[in-house]
Amino acid sequence: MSFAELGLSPELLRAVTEAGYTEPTPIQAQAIPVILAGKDIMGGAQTGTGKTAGFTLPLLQRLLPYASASTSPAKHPVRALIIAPTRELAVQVHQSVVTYSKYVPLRSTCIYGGVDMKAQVAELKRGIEIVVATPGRLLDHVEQKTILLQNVEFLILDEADRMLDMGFIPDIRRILNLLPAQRQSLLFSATFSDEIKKLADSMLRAPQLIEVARRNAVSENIRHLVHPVSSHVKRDLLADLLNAGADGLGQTLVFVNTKFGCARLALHLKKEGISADAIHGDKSQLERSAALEAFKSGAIRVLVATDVAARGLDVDDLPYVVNFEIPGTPEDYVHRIGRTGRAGKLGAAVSLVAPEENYKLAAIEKLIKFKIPQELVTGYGPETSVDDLRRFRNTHNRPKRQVDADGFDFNRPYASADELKPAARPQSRPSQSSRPPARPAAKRQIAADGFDFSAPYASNKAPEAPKAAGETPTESKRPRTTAFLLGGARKAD
DNA sequence: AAAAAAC
Repeated sequence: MSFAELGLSPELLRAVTEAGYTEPTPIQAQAIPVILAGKDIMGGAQTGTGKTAGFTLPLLQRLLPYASASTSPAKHPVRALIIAPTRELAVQVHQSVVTYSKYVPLRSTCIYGGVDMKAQVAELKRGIEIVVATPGRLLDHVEQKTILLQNVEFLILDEADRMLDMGFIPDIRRILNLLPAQRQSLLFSATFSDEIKKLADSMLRAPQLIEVARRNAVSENIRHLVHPVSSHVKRDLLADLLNAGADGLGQTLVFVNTKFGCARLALHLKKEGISADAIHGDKSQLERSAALEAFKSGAIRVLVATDVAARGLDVDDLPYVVNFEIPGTPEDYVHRIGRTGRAGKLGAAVSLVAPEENYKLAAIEKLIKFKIPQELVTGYGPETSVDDLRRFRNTHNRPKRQVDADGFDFNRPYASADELKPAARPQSRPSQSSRPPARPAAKRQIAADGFDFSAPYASNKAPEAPKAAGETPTESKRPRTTAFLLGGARKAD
């Protein structure tokens, strides 16, 4: 299957080729013909599957027949409206539109809040066929009469479940009321709750359901790991993992649950000498854009983020996502870690789990339908206090990762992404009673890619039943940082 | 529970 076979025009194919793509992804192969046929779509796809190009390309193709090279603004009414839940996402979708519309006479712009309206008004005055927008600012323009939606032929709602969460539905309904009934509508959502279905019913006509992966499925290219750690020493553990050089984490997106915690953690990491910045909704749009750009370009290694960055954001080949705090809903876990392991690349999702967060971890494992392997990092444990850590640091040098006595090579790279797949569904956690008291080296099964799924958890207690306070945490005899997740193929900067 | 989104 090639893009040409999907019936895209030469101008679009040229842009696709220049962007470096040859074959459509499964969702693209499924969605593009349906959209070209003029049907409404209710689409579900796991993150990083090429969904954006999957609707951008056929949208451009559908707009082409009446595209006008005229410079008269009157010849360029708004014909397509794409709505996204965050400003950064809107910018990203717009970049995709710009990329693929390079050789066709269609104009596009992106409108969102937090920035001056004047430039957006001037853009809209030029005459723009494709508008990518966040809901609030779009309605602002509607009220100012700087945008007319009466000629809209195509409506696309991206990350619709996110819009539900964020209480956008009244805004969305207002926007829907401004659009012609005669139009093609596409709705994309990672989850299909009853509420989403209700929205879909009112917005779509005889929609075709396109679902590429199991609902709430996580990419098989992502390695998951949990470090049980007390909340008191989490930030030290994170700094250690980030500072471990080639043994530690490389470019990393760190998620926290609050805006305040986000700013505070970024500041702490900077004090530890780590190039980091924060992105959250209380920052100015200028700061948000600057932080994201710096992270995408590699100018900074670590971006600490709230869930503003949890969905849809595409950082090219991002190797690591860390959950510094466990998100309140298990769906958010799926979205957060979906920032890595995209476009066929490998990624690792590392979660720092305090005992009081174990119930959230359990909910996540129930949703993703497998248990996440756990590793205790030497010196850190679910009951470790700041004093414990200080004592530990006074008596130990940070241990270096190395090949184990029994031949476990932490640095061995994966032979291929395929090798990862059977291993991506780890064995269930051994029960407390059957857990051996010590590490049973003889019984260990080491995957071809060097990942040991049969290793017991480093803690002597089940994560659900943390140790009594004051007990010294059990040290893993196999201290290691998390670079092994990516087989040493990745290097810290 | 917090996050996001308009001024």
